[in-house]
Amino acid sequence: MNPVYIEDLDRHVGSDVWIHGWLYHKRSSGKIRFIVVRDGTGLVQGVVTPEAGPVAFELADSLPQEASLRVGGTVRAEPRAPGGFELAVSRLEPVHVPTTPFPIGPKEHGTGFLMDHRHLWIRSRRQTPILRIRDAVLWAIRSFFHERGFVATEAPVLVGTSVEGTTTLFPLDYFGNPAYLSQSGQLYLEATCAALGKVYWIGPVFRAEKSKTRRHLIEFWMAEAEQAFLDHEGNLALQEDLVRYVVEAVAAERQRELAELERDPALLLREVGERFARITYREAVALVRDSGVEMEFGDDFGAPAEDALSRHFGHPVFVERFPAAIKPFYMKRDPAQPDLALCADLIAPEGYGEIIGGSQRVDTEEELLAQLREANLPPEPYQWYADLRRWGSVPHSGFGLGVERTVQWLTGTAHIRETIPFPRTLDRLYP
RNA sequence: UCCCCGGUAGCUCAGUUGGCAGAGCAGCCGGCUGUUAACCGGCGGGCCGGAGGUUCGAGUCCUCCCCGGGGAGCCA
Repeated sequence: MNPVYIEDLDRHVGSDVWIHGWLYHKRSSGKIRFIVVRDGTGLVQGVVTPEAGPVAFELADSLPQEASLRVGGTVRAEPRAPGGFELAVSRLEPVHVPTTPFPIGPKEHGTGFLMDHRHLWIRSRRQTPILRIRDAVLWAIRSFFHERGFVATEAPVLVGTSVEGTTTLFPLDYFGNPAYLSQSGQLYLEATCAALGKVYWIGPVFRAEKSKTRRHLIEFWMAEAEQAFLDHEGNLALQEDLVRYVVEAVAAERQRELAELERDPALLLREVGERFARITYREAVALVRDSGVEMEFGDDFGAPAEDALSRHFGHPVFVERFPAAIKPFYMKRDPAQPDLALCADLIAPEGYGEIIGGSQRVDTEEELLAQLREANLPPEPYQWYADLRRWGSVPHSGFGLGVERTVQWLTGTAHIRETIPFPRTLDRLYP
């Protein structure tokens, strides 16, 4: 008999079904025993009474946490059961019975302990909905771009040059030559967008920054897009459409998971319900200073400044036109004010920080070479990148969205390490 | 790299002016027919992160080191 998944139990009320899963938790009360089973799609309470037979009744008491099992019985609606449905168990078959106690109990644990057991922690009732929402975010990004005719393409992960700067690269040995793990696929997407028109990719990127905060990972996933003949204004519109699409998809498809995380989908929908705010860097600095956080024009936003911006608006806000001096070499200058870059960061609401960085790209070889010089970067490794400005250069723009930051916002998770199955952080490479 | 906090039972923690090493949970045994981190009774469980020092006596005070957590800078 094929098993039924717990998320589909509402369609099987009154039926006799099998569930294949793991024993999450159990409670015993003399002649009635409750087993909580998880199967990856959710949790369900099984009720075991002596009517299930002596073997099943005994197993309901003796099986330890995280025993794998097949359990059969009748589905019924039951208001006393968590989730509203329960299984009246008539059959219980162990698959594997652990002989040592599962390290992660139903009580509290410290972060260090949980991180040491991340491979087991992901089975817990707060972790599974976060990872399922992550899945929905990634799917929504893909379907958004697919619907708009973007071509999914790839950027290399092993690269010979830096995108963002040289201090934050992971060096490695490439058959005797220096190579690095990519910090961003952007430069390569600029090349493929000249071939395919509009492109995107979702992949891992690596920053060797000694960041030790709740919103940084050493290895994280970026969703990057690049479109030919797209200007700065069009770029912002595209980003706004993407973010709204993702939020609406998650709110619609992951209601149960959001509820398990006590995250209100109505709040998320309200946050993206109206047009995102747009302010210039200059306005943002003034706003930050008004809120009491010290900052000079020409500084990048620190965490307190970003928080102040984030909480000032009830929805995402674009901060446009940063001083070019604090932005990377590949951004096009604002023709009206050449000391500013045609760029924008998108700040998520509620203090979840920057989730997108994007810009119109420099599109003449002369400007590119000049800006490489200003950034003290050698032109040789960027020859191929300069070539894109030599043959059929077009105005083009793109952006990168931080997948984990987005998941963190949508799930309301305090620390970014819980938004990816195996986070890589400053002092942690295990498991 | 800098600042702050912590390391005591498998886990989460308490430990008084320096004076016999404690609790809850987990585990094991027993009880209970509607539990929701069930509850009730019982049992076992310790290199107090490491090294040195002060002291009659150190989990407790001092020095150094190791490890973890939180935050800053930088960024998505």
